[in-house]
This record gives sequence, C-alpha cells and structure tokens, in this order.
Amino acid sequence: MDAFYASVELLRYPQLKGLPVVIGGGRRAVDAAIAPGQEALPLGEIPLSQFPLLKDYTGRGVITTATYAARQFGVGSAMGLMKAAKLCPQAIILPVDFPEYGKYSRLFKSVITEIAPVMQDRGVDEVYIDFTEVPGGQREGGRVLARLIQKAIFDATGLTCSVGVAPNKLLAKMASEFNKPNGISVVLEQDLETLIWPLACRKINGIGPKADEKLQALGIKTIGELAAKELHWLVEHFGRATGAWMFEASHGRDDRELSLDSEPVSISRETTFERDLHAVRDKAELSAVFTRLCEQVASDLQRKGYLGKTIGIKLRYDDFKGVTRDQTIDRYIADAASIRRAAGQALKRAPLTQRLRLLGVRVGALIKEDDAKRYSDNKETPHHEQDALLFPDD
DNA sequence: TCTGGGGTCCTAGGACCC
DNA sequence: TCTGGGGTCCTAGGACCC
Repeated sequence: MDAFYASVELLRYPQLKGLPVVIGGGRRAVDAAIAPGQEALPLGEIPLSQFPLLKDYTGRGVITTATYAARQFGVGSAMGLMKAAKLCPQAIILPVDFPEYGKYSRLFKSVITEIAPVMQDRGVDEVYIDFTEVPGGQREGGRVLARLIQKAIFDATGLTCSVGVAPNKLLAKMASEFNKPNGISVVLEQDLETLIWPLACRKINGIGPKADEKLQALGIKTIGELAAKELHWLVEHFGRATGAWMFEASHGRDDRELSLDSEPVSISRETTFERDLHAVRDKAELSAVFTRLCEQVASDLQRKGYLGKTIGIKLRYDDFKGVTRDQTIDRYIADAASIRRAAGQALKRAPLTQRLRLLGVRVGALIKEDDAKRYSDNKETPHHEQDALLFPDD
C-alpha cells in the first residue's frame, strides 16, 4: 500500500491532500499541539490552521509514514521527528492511530482474497499474492490481474497500492518498488541483468544496514557485483547459510513458498517514556507503567485467544543500549497478574542503576487457548506430561 | 536533533537428559 | 584422572522487516 498510514489519514482529512504530512510521535504530545475548540466540527471541515505543525512538536519519536509531498523535503520513515522538523517545519504532524489502519488493512486484504485466495500476510500494509492459479493471472505477464486488484482495492477503500509481478517473492518485492505510487512492474527472469543487477545490495529483502556495510567494506555495492562472487567466497565471509542465501538471491533465485495462516510466536507491548526514568527515584511511575503493559499484553492475548509460558521484559537505557530477560514458567498463562509476577522476576535480573528510556513486556511460547482447553477437558487423549505442564499442582 | 512499536528468525552457550 | 555423543530446552543478543 502506498504511504499507508498517511493515506488513511487523508481519507479522514481530505483537506490535507497535497500537503506535507507526517504520521508519528506520541499521541499525548501531538494532541497537546492540536488547538482546542474545534471538537464539534466534522473532521473534513477542520481548518488547516488547526492542525499541529512539525516545528511545534517537542516530544520523542520517529516518523512512521510521510506523504509523498513531505518526502520531497527529504523526510521519511524511521527519521527522528526533531530532525524532520528541521527539514520540513511546515509539515503537519498527526498521531498514529493503529486501530484505524487495522480496519483498512483487513479491508484491502479481504478484497484481495476475494480475487486471489492464496495470499501471505506481510504486516499491516503488505502482502504476497500467488497469481499462478488465478484465472487470467498470466495475461500480459500478470499486468491484467494486477490492474484488477488495484482497481478493486481503490473502489473499496480509496487507497492506492503498487504491485510487483515476478516469478518469486524476492523479485516481486523488488519489482513492487520500481513504480511507486500506484504502479505496476513486471520482472521476468531474463530481466535480471538489466533491472536487478544495477541495484544496491540493500534492495534485497534481508540485507540490512549491517550486511550492507560489510559488503561495501569488501568492495561490493551492487547486486551484480555480489552475483560475480563465487559461492565459496561468500561462504568464507558470511558463513554457510547466509553466504549460500546471498549467492542465490544475487542470481534472482528464491524458492520460498507463500506461508499462509501462520500462528504468532509472541505478543508484546512496549513504551518509550516522555523522559528517562530512574528505577529508584521514579519507582511509582515505573511500576504503574509496568503494570499497565502487563494488562495490555494480557488483554491482547485474551482477545486473540492465546496463552504463553515464556514471559520477558525489555529495557532500553538512556544511552539507547538495551537488555532483555526471559522467564519461562511451568504453566501457560494469559492473565495480567500472572504476567506481572513472572515479568517482575525477570526484571529483578536486569541491571537497574541506569536511567530507563523504554520498558517492554512480552509473552512467548504461545499456544491457542482452544488447544489448552482441549487438554484440560480430556476430550483428546492427554499426555500426562502435557497435563502437568498446563495445570501444575500449585 | 537522538533514534517508535510490533514482530520474526538466527546464533551460540549452558543446563540437562539419556 | 581428564572425561562421548546426541538431543531438547532455555536464555540473551542481534539483525532485519513493516
């Protein structure tokens, strides 16, 4: 989806169309910047002068999405808001409204599966679609179906998207970047040398800042230069698994299937404080946040129908360094009090002398609530070990 | 001008078991 | 006196992605 969060906001506030808008920052900080007295107006009629400007924003945070008008100024995703304010002070800033984006996410995905049922979720604004078995999916190399999907999504949501069509997920992902926004790009195997090899290695999904830095240090900037290296050379420098993967990727090869209906591995909540907190001096405040995070994770688990038995905490200190601590307990839980208890145990094992910037709570080793029930109801032949794990004596 | 929040996967060491 | 081999689970950190 093109500039997804920002585009959803423009549906609510069409008066912002064409203007530089960034989404991000803490809700409290952004709300404080919104002038009072306009609450009764329909959203679409709120005058431009009432929207908060990036130059007035003082809180922490990064940009999650910028409109294309804002990108003209060099601001973009993951950029700190204070830095962005220097580049584009007149941009309007809006707080992130995840529930709203979730609604549109479910909507556009249901539009797709109506047309092409084999779809892999790749987060809130991205999917892989298998065109192979869709009637007409091969016409004009997939262009016809891509256009159909774009139109159906636009008609249902008013949102645009960009589509890459290719023989595998690796190439399709790269192709989707070629023609943004609202574009279609078809990449065939024979386009490898002309379209893929000139690109920076960083364009490969899976090569991030660290791997790219290492590649550059070895004199490799483009995918073509990567493809010119021999397998054993890559294995020497990056290890067996990564080296082999890089070799295949540089040649445009990728045999991964679409993974459908995957189960979550962990569920977590974390928050960055408005100011750094000290474990002793700000104990009350910290404790309240900690409890709230546990309650939120518990509520997420229950709503989604999962239990977990590995409870973890995450800390980030004022120097931005972080630690995690895990605690696996002998039963599966989803209630706030039990999570808080286990997370408290984990927290005790972390250094707490330095000021804290972030606190997070995570529950992993998940099982579906239904499966836990089935064991306890003895409707299936239970293993005694599983009984003991799920419902120990204490 | 410091750098969000929600995830997945991989690696590596140690405990523990047979 | 100088100690195996295989497997699983747990923990911590880190890279990466949306």
